Formats: sequence, structure tokens, C-alpha cells
Amino acid sequence: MDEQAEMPDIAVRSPSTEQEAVFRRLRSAIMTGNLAPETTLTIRGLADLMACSPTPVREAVRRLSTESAIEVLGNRRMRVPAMTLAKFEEIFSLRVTIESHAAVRVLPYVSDVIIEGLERIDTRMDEALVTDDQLGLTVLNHDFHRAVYMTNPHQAAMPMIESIWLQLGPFQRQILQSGLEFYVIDRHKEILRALRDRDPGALAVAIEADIRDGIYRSGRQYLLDRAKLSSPSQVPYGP
Amino acid sequence: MDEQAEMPDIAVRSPSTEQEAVFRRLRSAIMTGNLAPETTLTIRGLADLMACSPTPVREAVRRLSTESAIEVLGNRRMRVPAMTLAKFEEIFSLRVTIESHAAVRVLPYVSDVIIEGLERIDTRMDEALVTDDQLGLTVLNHDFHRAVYMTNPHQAAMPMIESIWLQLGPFQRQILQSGLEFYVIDRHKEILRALRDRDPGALAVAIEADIRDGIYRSGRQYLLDRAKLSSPSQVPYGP
DNA sequence: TTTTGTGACGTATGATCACAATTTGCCTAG
DNA sequence: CTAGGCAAATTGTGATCATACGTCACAAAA
Repeated sequence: MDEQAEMPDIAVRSPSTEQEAVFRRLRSAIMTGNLAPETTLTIRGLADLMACSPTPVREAVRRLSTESAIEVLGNRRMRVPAMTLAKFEEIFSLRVTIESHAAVRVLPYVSDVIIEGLERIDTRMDEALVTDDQLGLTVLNHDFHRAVYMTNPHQAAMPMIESIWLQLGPFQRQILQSGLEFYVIDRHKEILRALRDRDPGALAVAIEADIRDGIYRSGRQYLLDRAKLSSPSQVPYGP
Repeated sequence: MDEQAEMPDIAVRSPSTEQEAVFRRLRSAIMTGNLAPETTLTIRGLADLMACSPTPVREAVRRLSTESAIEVLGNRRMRVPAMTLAKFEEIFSLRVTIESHAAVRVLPYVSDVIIEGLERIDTRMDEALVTDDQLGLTVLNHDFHRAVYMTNPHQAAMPMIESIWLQLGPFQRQILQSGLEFYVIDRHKEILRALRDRDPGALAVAIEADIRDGIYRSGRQYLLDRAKLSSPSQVPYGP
């Protein structure tokens, strides 16, 4: 009867609610590695920290728990999940699979404007690289990949990709703190070339290389070392 | 208008929290197609329905919104998302990719006991097929696939796969209601054979066939028909 | 007849309260 | 000095209250 007038509300609604703000802050903190693995969280503590009542925090934390960004233990406690070697390998193989899939599906929508935007991000990454700005590098890398995948207007995999980034965030910090350097080899140029050429094969290869050359190598090394020297169940590290 | 089963999955175990129960019921209702697309939901309405205060409902609804199972509109309204042809294709190709990935990663952990358990589920599916029990068929199909993927103890893709099922649930009901029959061709036998043979190639093929022979065909047909009689040569979709 | 302003009503939201469960610290007994 | 248990503090959970915002209906003016 009246369902045809779809009325696309293009108006961008401000995420003005407190709960949304808390959610964003917490999520961003986890994804950029501001919270270490195995950090225990309390709703009241976070509420104090963010100067609001427990209610918005509670809901934000729940949302993050469904994304596997926060682990809710049976005994009513929650914490940032720990990382194991097996889980790490599993997550990275999944990441390669999903991101390659999302990337290839972008090709029909690639345009000069799109590529131009990506190049702009890549330029900023080069700047962050020379100033050794690790945080900026992480954020920009996410921005770059997100911009690629979101080029597909019907994109369905983005929430899952973000969920993976979220699960990797805390561990990334752990590696950095452990003193392990990881070399950032810029595969973005290859991604851009594959996009320009509309070459799905080359694109998948470039995406996989970019992911595997990132924290994957040093992360794997870190977990192997830890497994080796942890004959007694030792606390991984303490901030 | 919804709860017709007493949560068959989580029968007596874990009386846990009210919020968890509400979450499970809502989630199950959506996944099995008890809620039609574009159904608008109100927190208070659901609270009345489940005989509890708005608080647990609010949190459950938020969790579901992060899984794209419920769409939160800017104007403080929420509803079950609508389905479009483009979104449908996107979701299904993603589903094939992720489920194939998860299935292949199961092979190192396959054992006779595992296969036996899967055969048991498959037998029950055959029974549901002859009695034309659509709901049972849907639930058992999910159980089967879940059992396959969860064979990998370090499984990381399951939450994402469930999220996809969740997004497909409401639309599945829409197809059934429209009178379109969909033929269920039993590809589970082929999946089982590939598992027994530890054949990754055959397994991926079987998984893809199982998914594409399910509601995919009739769902696609339904959306094509709807698009045809809706607007002959208008702009396909808004952004 | 159409458009616009104003009011009432309903709803989400966040704070606060009361309660239950769990953890932590301390004290006592062995 | 260690193990066990009791008590207080801490924390999550659900209900309720106050408030802000959106929606709808009705009326008045163009």
C-alpha cells in the first residue's frame, strides 16, 4: 500500500547518544591497542573513567562482547581476551580469506576518484612511516583497507573485517611493548596497481601479502618464543 | 506472534541471566524467520511480550544491532532490515567464502566420532524432510553446519557465519510466505563423504553446492520478480 | 485546499536504587 | 607458616524514575 515510498533518509544522524560515544571510544581504544590482553574491565570503573552512569557502559560492553572484542567470563567478570598461537593463525587465515573476498568484489566499482582517495591515504601513511608514528600508522592502515572495501556500495563483509581488527588490536600492542620491531613493507602500492588494472588475481595476492607482511610475522614469532619459554605458566607480561 | 518453541537449543542448561535469555529468544526468532523483514520493533513492546523490564531487552537489541540483525534508524526507531537483490547476492557470496574456509580448516580434526554425530543430525533432517517440517529443517541445517565448523577447536569464523544466518533468517520467511517452494537437495551426504575422504577440494565444492541449492535460487527469483513488478526501468536502488 | 505552527502523547535514554552473587581480605585453627 | 572459613566490599543485574526528543494530530492562516 504505502511501502513503496522508501524515503531514503540521507540526513546523517549525529551519534549524539552517550552510549554510542562510549561504544566508539572503547572500540577505538581496543582496536588501536590501548587495552592490553587479559585486562579485566569493570562496568563501574569504565563509567567513572568516562564520567557517566553505568548504563551506557553496560550496553557498549555488551555490544563489544558480541564482536569478540571483550570476553565475558562465566563468573560475571569480563576482560580483554588473551591470544594464543592457534587462535592467531586461525584469525589471520580468516582475515586473508575475507579481505581478499571483499577486495575482489570491489573491482566493478573502482573509479579514478576512488583511487585518488586511496592514494591520499597512502601518502599520509608514508609520512607516518618516516616519523615512526605507530598509532597513526595503524589507524591509517585501517582507513586504507576500509576505504578499499567500502567502495563496494553493497558491502556486507565490513562488520566482520572490523571484528577481526578488533580481536587483533590488543595483541598488536603486546608485540610492540615486547620490543619486537616489525617491518612495514608497503604493499599498498601493489594493491593500488591491481585496482587500476582491474586485476582480481593480482589484487588478492597483494592483499594477502600486505596482511602477512604486517604484524603477522612478528606476532607469530612472539607467540612461538613465549610458548617456548613458558614451561611454568608465567604471566605473559605486565604493564 | 513468535515464541512457539521453548528454546530447543538451550533446554535446561544455564538458567543464566534474563538478558541472555531475551537475547537468545530474539536471536532465535530472527534466525528461524519468525520476524519478517521491515518489522518495526519497540523496546517496550518486546519487554511486555517477554514479561520483563525494558532493561534486558534494550541490551539484547543492541547486541543484535551490532550483528546487523536489527537495524537502528537514526530517529530512535529500529526494525528488521529489508532485503535487496544486491545485498542478497553479496551476502551469499560472502557466505560461500567464509563457510568453505571454515569447512576446509576442519579437516585436521575430523574423526569417526565427529562424522557419526553429523550423520545423526543428517538422519533427523531426512525425517524432517518427509514430514515437511520447515522450521525443524532450518534449525537442523544450522545445527549440521555448526557442528561441522565447530569441529575445529580454535574456530574463529563461527560468530561471523551465525551473523550471516541471522541476516538471512527474516528473508527466508518472506520467501516461504510468498508461496515459493524451494527444493532441498541433500548435499549433506556429499559433505560427509568429503569429510571422510579428507578431501578439501571436494569439501569446498559440496559446501558451495549445499548453500547455493538452498534458499539461494528461490530467494534470487523472488527478488528478481519483485524488482520487475515494482519499477520497470527506474533507478535500481538508493545508496 | 494546502501549508505551517502548536500541542499532546509515546518512546528511547540515562541515572539511580535495590538486590544477589562473587571476590577479597582477614582472622582463626591446625 | 599454611589452610580454611567467615565477613565486608565490590560488582553485575534488573527495575523504576525523570527527562529529552520525535511523531502525529489538529487547527489556524495563507
